[in-house]
Amino acid sequence: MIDQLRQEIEAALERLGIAIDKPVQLERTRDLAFGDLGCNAPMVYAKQAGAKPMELAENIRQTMQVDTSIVLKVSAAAPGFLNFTLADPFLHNQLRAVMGQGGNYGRSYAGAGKRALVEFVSANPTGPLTVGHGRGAVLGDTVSSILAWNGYEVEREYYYNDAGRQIRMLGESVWRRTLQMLGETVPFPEALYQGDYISQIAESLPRQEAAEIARNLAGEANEELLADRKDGQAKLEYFSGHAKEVMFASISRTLADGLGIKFQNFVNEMDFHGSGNGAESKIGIVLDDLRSRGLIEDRDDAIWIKAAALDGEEDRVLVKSSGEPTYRLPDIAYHKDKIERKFDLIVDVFGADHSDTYPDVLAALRGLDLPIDHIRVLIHQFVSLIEEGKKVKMSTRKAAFVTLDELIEDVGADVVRYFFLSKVMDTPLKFDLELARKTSDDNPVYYLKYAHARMVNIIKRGAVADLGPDLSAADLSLLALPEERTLLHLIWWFPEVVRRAGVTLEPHHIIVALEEFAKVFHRYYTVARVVTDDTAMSTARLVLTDACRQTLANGLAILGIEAPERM
RNA sequence: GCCCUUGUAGCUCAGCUGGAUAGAGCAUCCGCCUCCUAAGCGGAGGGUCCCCGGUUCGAAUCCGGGCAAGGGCACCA
Repeated sequence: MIDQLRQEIEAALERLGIAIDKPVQLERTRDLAFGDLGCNAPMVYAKQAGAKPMELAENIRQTMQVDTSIVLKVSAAAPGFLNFTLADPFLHNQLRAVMGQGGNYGRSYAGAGKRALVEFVSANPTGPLTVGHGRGAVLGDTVSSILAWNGYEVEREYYYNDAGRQIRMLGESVWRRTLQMLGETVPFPEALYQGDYISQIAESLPRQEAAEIARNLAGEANEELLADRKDGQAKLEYFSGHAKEVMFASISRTLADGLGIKFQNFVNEMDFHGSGNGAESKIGIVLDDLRSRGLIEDRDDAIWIKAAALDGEEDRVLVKSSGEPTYRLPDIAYHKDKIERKFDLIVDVFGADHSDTYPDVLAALRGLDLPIDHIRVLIHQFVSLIEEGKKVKMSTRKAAFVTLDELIEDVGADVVRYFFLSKVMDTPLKFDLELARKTSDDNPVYYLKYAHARMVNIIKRGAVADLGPDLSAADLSLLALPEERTLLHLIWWFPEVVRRAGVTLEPHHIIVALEEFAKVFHRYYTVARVVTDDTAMSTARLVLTDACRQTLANGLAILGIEAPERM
């Protein structure tokens, strides 16, 4: 409908002899008193038209052919807006749409027939998920959900590093703890993972077997790390393999049980290394391809990518002099693989610590002549926990961090999701623990939840009086209060909120919209009584209330936040 | 030193890609339950949109230059 109106404005401009060089914008007005939609085209095109904005607005108004069943009124307003007031019967039809579509109201088809891949979390299985990972997890999941609501077929994907030094270090940590548990006195260097979870993994190993294998290696347990030796990989395999599995299961549990996040795909970095060390591996293919394009340089026994030639960045090492690839090479191979899987949209959700690495990967892909225009990289800033007005200190190495599990346990999944989603991802998030813990009106997530519970309660009250949101019996023209008009407007606008979020991939817009929605409803509640002796009025208002409930519930569903029946 | 992100009310943040009188929540102050849940509502005070230039009908928004904060600049991931 908005598109139709836009086209009609453009048609009117053309009839006035004006060439359209930038798309006409239609936005919600600042104030509903102006109308439901405003357009700044008269100001944008005034110069071209050789007229004052207000004159052009008036000319467009007279030239336009509007469908009066949709648009009741078109008006020109200073300094040069063209405002549109929607016809009540059209808005009433939106109520019918909500009631008819139910849990699907708000879906758009912008992405129909298209496939999207969203990669997020992708934390390595070397420790429990932290609060910082949580932000990426909730963002990625909700972006996926937004895309699904826009018609995309979405795959959520988790990529993790299950090779390399970090995993060997994990294995070495478990091995040394195992020896310590057996009563051996062995050093535990600072560089290793210090957390209690390492001991727990050690304890979860089959006792006899682990003891035997650990003791066989006991002679190697000095200050020099086995993980850094050529034979380290093979010797630590028993411990690192087990630890990796335990950690990965734990991470999956946190995401699925804690936050309700389910992935379709788990991709291992190992898959790109291949079994052999020859060119048949995926990273080997990438390396050969880059080399044949002259993008590779051998220097100091290492293999470098000439990033400087690609995007002006510094050259980077792809394969260390030890023969081991850096993370960049498998990353390039992984992204190449994603592209080859033919998605229409590829989204990467990364923490700020990756903000400097993805340009290299994209540059390499471009160097390989792969299409990258459909890749969207979403970078989110870090999370700091605030308690008693101060930052909670976190250090990963010393394991002095708050895990995501602990946070969810502390404040609940809905609060975690809400807090992570309510701010733009570009800004560092201060997570106020005391505020999050409150189950009172101070906590903004309850504002939304309470609005939903309140709507449900009203409908229940109606049922007691034998009244319901009966669309066929309702005379919707009775909905004449300003608050009712605003609610109709917001219900009508909701699909547009979803559609726009699908373009910007910014979940917080949905929260902002729902908060406005809840606010208007709460106010409505205080100015008007829904269930009264007036059967006709009650029925009309119950329809409105139920449509509000459905719209709010759908918004919360996108965010993955529960819409409670009562509180 | 270089790159990325950010700077809006006392605090935490929106501001719909350049428009209408810059908005919420919290905090402070004043009000509202004989009536569908007061986890709610109304009102008041509170602003150099970091600073200086530029672009134009018009800038919190775009550009340049400063200042400040966070993150990143490994043969770590």
